[in-house]
Amino acid sequence: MKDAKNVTITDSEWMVMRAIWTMGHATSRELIDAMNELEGWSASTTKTLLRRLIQKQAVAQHGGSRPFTYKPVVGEKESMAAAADDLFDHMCAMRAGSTIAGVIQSRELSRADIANLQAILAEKAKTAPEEVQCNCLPGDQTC
Amino acid sequence: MKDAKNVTITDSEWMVMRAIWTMGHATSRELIDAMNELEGWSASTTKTLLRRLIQKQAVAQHGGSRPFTYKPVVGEKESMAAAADDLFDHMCAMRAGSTIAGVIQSRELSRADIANLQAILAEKAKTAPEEVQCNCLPGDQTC
DNA sequence: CTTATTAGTTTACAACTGTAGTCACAATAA
DNA sequence: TTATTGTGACTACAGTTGTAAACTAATAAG
Repeated sequence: MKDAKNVTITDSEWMVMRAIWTMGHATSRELIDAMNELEGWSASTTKTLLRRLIQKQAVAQHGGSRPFTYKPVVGEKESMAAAADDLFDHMCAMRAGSTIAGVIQSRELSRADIANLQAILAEKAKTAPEEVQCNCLPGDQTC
Repeated sequence: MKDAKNVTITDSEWMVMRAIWTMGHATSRELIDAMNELEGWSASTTKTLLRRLIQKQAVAQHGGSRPFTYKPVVGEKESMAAAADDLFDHMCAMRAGSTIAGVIQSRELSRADIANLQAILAEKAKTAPEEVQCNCLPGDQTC
């Protein structure tokens, strides 16, 4: 999974990011407790993940003195968009439509979300091509 | 990334699956050539990936004699749906809507795809909740 | 000040991934 | 029947990921 800066964020790291994003900012203690409750991780595990996230510059350490505060460097929305794009990049372009359909069906969406999607689709319909080409192999073919 | 049988398919393996799905069935030679052209991989690499996919039962070996034929065991559509669901499971439920919106905007969709999505959304609108709850941390909060 | 506690840093280590070389055996050509 | 070659099996190996123990430095408590 890629984040907003196109760095790979692993699954476990993603869990930590979620917590940090939701809390806005947190001390390591808060994160350790949250991760322990959410995933049952030991303190060390959360510390390691936090260190790796700092290395990847997905999280930054703030405050000069000891109980440091950790804040996200990459945004949640952008990171999710990047991860989703990364996923769809690995799929056949022809299948994107039905995959999105599946996602929409299996997720809960608010009225506002739905209205928003409808607006986007209406706009997109104006310039939509009749067919989308398969891009799995070199040369044209239908997958 | 998870496949239709909820087995983890790695990025490289996914490339091979795409080729197999598109070809429908293929000999190792055909796959080796395709992968070499697509990704520049050596024959060994493709063989290894193929072996791992067989182990994971995502691909099966057919035909009793030597140039075997390889066929997908898991379907493309289902695997893509599983991978997409897997991704969205790692994200805050509140953000699914805007993430889907981003995907729709960045992908090419055919007229038929769009019509299909519109139909699904219209149906879903009937029972949509006003708000979707954040599910990032234990206890309610807004992320 | 000394001690206890908490927070941060180093080290560990097995499993999984990406990438590929080598070996062995079956099919084919000579 | 033997030599050749295409294909499948086994081995390799460094880097990444998940998970965590141990060690060290900074505070807080007494």
